Parts: sequence; C-alpha cells; structure tokens
Amino acid sequence: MPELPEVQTVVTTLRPLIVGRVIAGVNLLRTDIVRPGGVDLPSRLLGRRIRAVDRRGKRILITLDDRGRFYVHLGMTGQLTVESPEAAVRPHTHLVLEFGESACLRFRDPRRFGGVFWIGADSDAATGLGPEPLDLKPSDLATRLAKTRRAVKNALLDQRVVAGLGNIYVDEALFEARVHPLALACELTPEEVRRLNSAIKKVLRRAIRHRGSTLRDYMDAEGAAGEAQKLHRVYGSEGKPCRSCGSPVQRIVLGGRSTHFCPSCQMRARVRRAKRRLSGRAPGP
DNA sequence: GTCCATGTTCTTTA
DNA sequence: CTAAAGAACATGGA
Repeated sequence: MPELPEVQTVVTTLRPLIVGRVIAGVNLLRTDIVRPGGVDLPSRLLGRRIRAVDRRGKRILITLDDRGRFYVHLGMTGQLTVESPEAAVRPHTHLVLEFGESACLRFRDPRRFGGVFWIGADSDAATGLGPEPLDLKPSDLATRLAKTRRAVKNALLDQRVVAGLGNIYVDEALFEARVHPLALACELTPEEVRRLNSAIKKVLRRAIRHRGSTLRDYMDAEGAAGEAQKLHRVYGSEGKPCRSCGSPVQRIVLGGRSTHFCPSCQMRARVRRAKRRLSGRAPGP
C-alpha cells in the first residue's frame, strides 16, 4: 500500500503521538525484520527518547535523542500504529516499542517485504534514493529520464530515479500527463516531461490530502484508512470507461506489474502522428 | 487448486 | 563491462 502519500500520512499521524516519548520497553518478536542482520536493535532503542519522525521516499525515518536513527519500510503490507498496550496483538506483529501505560508503537507486516533498518547517527538516510518528487524541477526530471532507454513507467518506479512513486501513482501520473507507459523515458519531448512533472505533483498532493489510498492493508498511525483510492482514474479500472474520453481503460503487464492506461488519451507520439496521417488531418505544429 | 497484490533485491540475459 | 528484464521473497484474499 505504501507509496509516498501513504507513508507521508503515517508520518504526520505518527509524529505527534511519539515524539518526545521515552522507549521504556522493546519487544522484538521476529529478529529477521531488522537490518542489517547483526544489529542489536533493542539495546539501541531501550531508554532513548524519540526526537523526530520524518519521511524520505518511502522510508519512515525515526531519530533518537542520542542521534541514533533507523527507518521503517512498510513494504507491501506493513503497518505502523500507536495503540493501547491493552489492545490485542494482531498476528504478524514483529516489533513493539512500549512508551508506558498509555501507548505503544507496533510494527506488523504479514508479507514481511518491509523491515526496520538501523542507520546510526552518521550514514545517509537517503542512500540509493533519487530526489523527492514534490521538490522536483522539470529539468531535473528530464535529465534523469534522458539517461535510460527503459519504458517511462519502469523508470518512474525506480527509486533511484525519483523516490516515493509506486505502481498506483505512476499509472495515475502518466494518465494525468497523457503519456503512454511504454514510451521510452529518453524519448519524451520536453513538453511531455513538463506535463509529467506537474502530473506527479498533482496526483501525489491530491492523494496526501485524502490521507492515502487504502486498497487492503494500509492504515495510518491511528489505524484509520485513507480515501484517496476513490480518486483513482485508471489504477484498478481495467475495462471501465476513461473519465476523459470514454474509451475502455486497458491493462497490460509491464515489468511484472499491472499497468493501467487509456489507449486513446495516452497515445505514443509516433502512433499519434501515424493516426493523423491515416485520417488525413493536418499534422500539429 | 489458480491468480493476483500499494515493493525491493538478487540473478540472469542481452 | 553495463543496462534491463525476470525471478524471488511471503502471506492472504478472491
């Protein structure tokens, strides 16, 4: 579930609940969710006060009062919630931080694609990540896309290109920008890159305003589901009429992932030129 | 039983 | 050698 809007929503709901609190107990129920493998997480957390909660890409970064840091990655099914210690511990809960009588922080993740990553005080929390899409300038995006011959959809899913997009919001952004997912990243026109840059921000901001998309597992730190799934235009809408032109939304598999788009609104530039020729209309400027 | 799933990383191929 | 495609990871729901 967790792409940038979901992770941002977890961070903003989590922050006021845990910043300033002292970790009075650590219960690590599965050690293999901690990375790197050898780190003794409980001893690094016990007795520490939480100083900050931030987001970088899809990483939830937690800073302690001794400058030690770790991040939680939610993978596909991860949840990070603040609950009463009295509340039943659900299956697949892997880590619990106790703050006292009133609250505890629980990390659960059935598929275990996520994890808890200790990074210490000095190493870079953003290693392997490209820039934040909400700060991205069209020229930055253009430079990055120009470096690869992959399909633009695959390039945008690569966290080293831009950090935070996933399968849902890439499809939504490409639709908003009217760019075909199979278009080669390095062959987009400057105008298409500009539209794509704006579309990414628009789609992400709108999803954040609606507290992220809940399709199945996603919830914020208070256990609340998001509403942004109601705004999806193409994701999960195979066969439904395009909101813009009415053509059926198509689903293809790209890089092993479902990819949804409108074949009429998101025509590849080359195909669009050919169709104009066939229909005898004058070519555009 | 089958297929599918909001992600990342390791392996194989070109 | 590098870039890109594919497989693998683990669990649950339709």
